[in-house]
Amino acid sequence: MELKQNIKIAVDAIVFGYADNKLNVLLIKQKFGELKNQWALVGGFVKDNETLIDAVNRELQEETGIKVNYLEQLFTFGDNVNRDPRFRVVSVAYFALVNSTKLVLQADSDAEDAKWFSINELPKLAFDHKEILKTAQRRLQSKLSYQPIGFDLLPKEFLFSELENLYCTILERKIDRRNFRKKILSFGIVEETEKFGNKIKGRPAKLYRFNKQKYNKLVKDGFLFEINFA
Amino acid sequence: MELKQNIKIAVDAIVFGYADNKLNVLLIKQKFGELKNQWALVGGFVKDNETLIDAVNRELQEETGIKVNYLEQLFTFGDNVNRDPRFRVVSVAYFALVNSTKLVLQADSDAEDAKWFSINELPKLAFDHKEILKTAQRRLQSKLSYQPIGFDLLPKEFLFSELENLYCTILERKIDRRNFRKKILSFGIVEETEKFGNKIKGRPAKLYRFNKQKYNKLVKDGFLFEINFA
DNA sequence: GCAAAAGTGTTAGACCTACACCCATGG
DNA sequence: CCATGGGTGTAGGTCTAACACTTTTGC
Repeated sequence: MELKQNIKIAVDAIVFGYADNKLNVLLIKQKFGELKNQWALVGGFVKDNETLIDAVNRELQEETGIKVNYLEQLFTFGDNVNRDPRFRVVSVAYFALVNSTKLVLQADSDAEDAKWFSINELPKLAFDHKEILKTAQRRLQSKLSYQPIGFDLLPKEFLFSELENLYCTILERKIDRRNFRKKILSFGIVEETEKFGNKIKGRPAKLYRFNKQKYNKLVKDGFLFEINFA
Repeated sequence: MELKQNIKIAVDAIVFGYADNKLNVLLIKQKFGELKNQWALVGGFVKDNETLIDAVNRELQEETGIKVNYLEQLFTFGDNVNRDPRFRVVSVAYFALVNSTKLVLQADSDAEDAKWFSINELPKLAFDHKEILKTAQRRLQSKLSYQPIGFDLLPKEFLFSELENLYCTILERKIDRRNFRKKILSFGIVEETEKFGNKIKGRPAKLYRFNKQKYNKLVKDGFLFEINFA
């Protein structure tokens, strides 16, 4: 069976960050090609001897120097045959979360610039990256309700109000503060620390920590994380 | 940017069927290649001007002549660089459901033979197809609880006991008959017909029908299908 | 003492779970 | 009349949803 196939495989990463009550996405400005100066998702072509995951991590490293907290395969975009004007590309998109948008971004060799954009103030994007981003946002919204991935968007120690705001912001709706806290604490996977956050106004707030070990142990015994509010 | 990439893209389909209280998978026996006579998932290489979905449908047509009820992208397997002994292949796996395993299978040009196998009595599979199948089975199990995909495995009109058995079989646990029926009927998306199934023993059982239009309408208003039993 | 955000309980209703008997038919 | 599978209701407990005031701090 002779096989003449001329399709290229790329990976793209949708990197979400959370800061100042906003959900942000990491984009890079392209340095080369017809699409020079357009904003795009982090990504690039897969090397012959490289796994898909390795390719994503390499691109993240090369283009932004960032280290993500959570990474999972999102979807493979390959139904638009003319997606890339240069040649046919099938792109395996990955979904990533990092804690704190404040980390230093280093625009490295392949990207002219790397920057965080609020999900509500996106620039024009290259290729079909807008569609990919929408898919990622929906995945984030749905996963937030049944997996403890919100913690991957926060620093190790966080205020309860930050967690609460994160849920409100990403799910785009209001949540009852008391019920939310009760539910989260009832799981026993979020622990109070001795420390306090440095807020300027109002009563000082305790810092909390997500206990991942405990979560994993509970999961083995059939525990299901679930947050659903009216 | 010169690009020398030598990776091929394939699609594979995991086709589930349900008959005689058993969950079945459609496999084909390979006609050519080093893996001749091994059983494998339906699948093949993507053509240059063909979308991924079109490629899956074409392979399904060519290899089995089957028409599926439900088709969605499952996962892209590309982290095992030596997956296929011939050359590096990245495979986009699709997840498909058909109603009634009794439909006629025609082993066509590319496959020596196409056959249904019970998920519990699988032969040795080619490549990493066993792993793909496991992933598909987990997806089926989890989707069954929050999307009405069980109906895609049944004929248009079905007995309540068939639906019930389908859930028990796929989820591999017992379900309370009364609670199950109550829950399903409470959604208002399954309707009683005037007809009766032709059972041999016992009291005649009414046939029911899934009303997809109604389901879609309800979903727009925020309805969530969910079946969770202890 | 006032503004700002943190922290905290209760109650009514909805939903889930567990459970067993009668019904309609064919042989 | 008996064997077989179909069809049905209720009560107790659990979980959810709705709701507002007090506390601690900085200014």
